[in-house]
Amino acid sequence: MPEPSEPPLRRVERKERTRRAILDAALDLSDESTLAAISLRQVAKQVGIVPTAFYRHFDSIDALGLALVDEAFASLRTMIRDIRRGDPALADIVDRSIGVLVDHVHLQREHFLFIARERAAGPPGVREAIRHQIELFERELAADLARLPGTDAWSDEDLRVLSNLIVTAMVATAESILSVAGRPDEEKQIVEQARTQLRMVLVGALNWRSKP
Amino acid sequence: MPEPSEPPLRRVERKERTRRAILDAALDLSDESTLAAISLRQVAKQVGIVPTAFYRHFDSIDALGLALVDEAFASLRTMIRDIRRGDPALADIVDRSIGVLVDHVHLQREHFLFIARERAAGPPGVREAIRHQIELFERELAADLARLPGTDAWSDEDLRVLSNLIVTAMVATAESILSVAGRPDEEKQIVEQARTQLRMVLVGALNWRSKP
DNA sequence: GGTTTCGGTGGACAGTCGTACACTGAAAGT
DNA sequence: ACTTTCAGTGTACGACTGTCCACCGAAACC
Repeated sequence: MPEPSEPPLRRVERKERTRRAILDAALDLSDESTLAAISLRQVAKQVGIVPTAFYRHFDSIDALGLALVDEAFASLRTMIRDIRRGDPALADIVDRSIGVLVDHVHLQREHFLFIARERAAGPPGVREAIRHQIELFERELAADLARLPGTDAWSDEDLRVLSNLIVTAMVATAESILSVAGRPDEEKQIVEQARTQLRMVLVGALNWRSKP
Repeated sequence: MPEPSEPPLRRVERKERTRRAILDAALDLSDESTLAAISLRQVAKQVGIVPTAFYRHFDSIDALGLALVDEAFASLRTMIRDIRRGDPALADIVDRSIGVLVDHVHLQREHFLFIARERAAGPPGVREAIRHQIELFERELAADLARLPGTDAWSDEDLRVLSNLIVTAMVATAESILSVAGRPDEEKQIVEQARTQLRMVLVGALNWRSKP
């Protein structure tokens, strides 16, 4: 049986392969503790390269962190694309959105963990990048909400405020799910709470009237 | 002029004084980066003691972290005591609660920063301690809400879910305020958003009916 | 007043840290 | 075929890490 892909790896491919290994190693190591607490040498050892070889790929651990932020949010974007797909006015929009969130938390567990940690404790540049990305999510959500029936009388400001509240609640839900990893009954409870919260917020929204 | 308090400091007092200095130094050092990323020697240097003297007060940096959690939440408890004081059914309950929160974030800035960071990125024991304390807050808030008019028909479960949502939003508000330190106009905007969010949630609550 | 307690000292240790430097060898470019 | 590029190597450095140990001196105790 012939190997399907054994052409002897071009140089750029080898480099990309090592770069991936570094990203994975950093993600793995920062799983316990923080990016700010892991050393270049630990990463290099885990990858199987000599410490100085690290610099062929990143200027510093901080730069590595920014690359991980990009990667993590790229996968998050596929998530909201999944949520957007389908009838936006569907009645079960709450259940479906939270379902997608839960699925992605499991599928991209390490990315969510990384963002949750570094959002609060990462290097300043990393924190700022994450904050910016979350703000983008809020803006997109506000635009989506504006297309929903019943929000005609809402001010832009109130749409943003509501989006911020929803995103905050969803981030907290993701963090809770991660913190009970491996205890499915507790997770079920958290998911059910998230559904109820989202419904409460939407009930509040439907009865809300923006100030003029 | 006679010095008011210069009796030559008893031993226990000296020890307590050093202990405080260690806690303050740790709080100060973890301001940039994390508890997990600071070293025993850094703390000792900042306090002005020799590294090994640290062990006279704490077994490890983690133990220090737990002490800081206790301290930070002790000051938070004075905050909710302030909020509770006064007519619980007052119409401006939202404005007053958020006002107290904002005041305390400024007064206890370092404690809030510490909790925000270590909640997500601290040593496991520290994370667990913080999570537990926040859960206690949720329980207390649920009890307070139960005494409010209009919640008679609410199930205990829904009260807890609502409390969780409110606490989550308030934690996020505190974090936002901390992240814009020194820019009063942005802070004003965040505070105004928090007020609106809390009102939205309460509108949702007043129109909510628990399932039987 | 003699003894005990104990917060703090100072030196030494085996590791780990980031980074500088000169290098190798194979792929890429010509 | 000859040269250049460059991911990865190996050594070496001074600085910093947690912790062990014997020691001090003044407050606390009896």
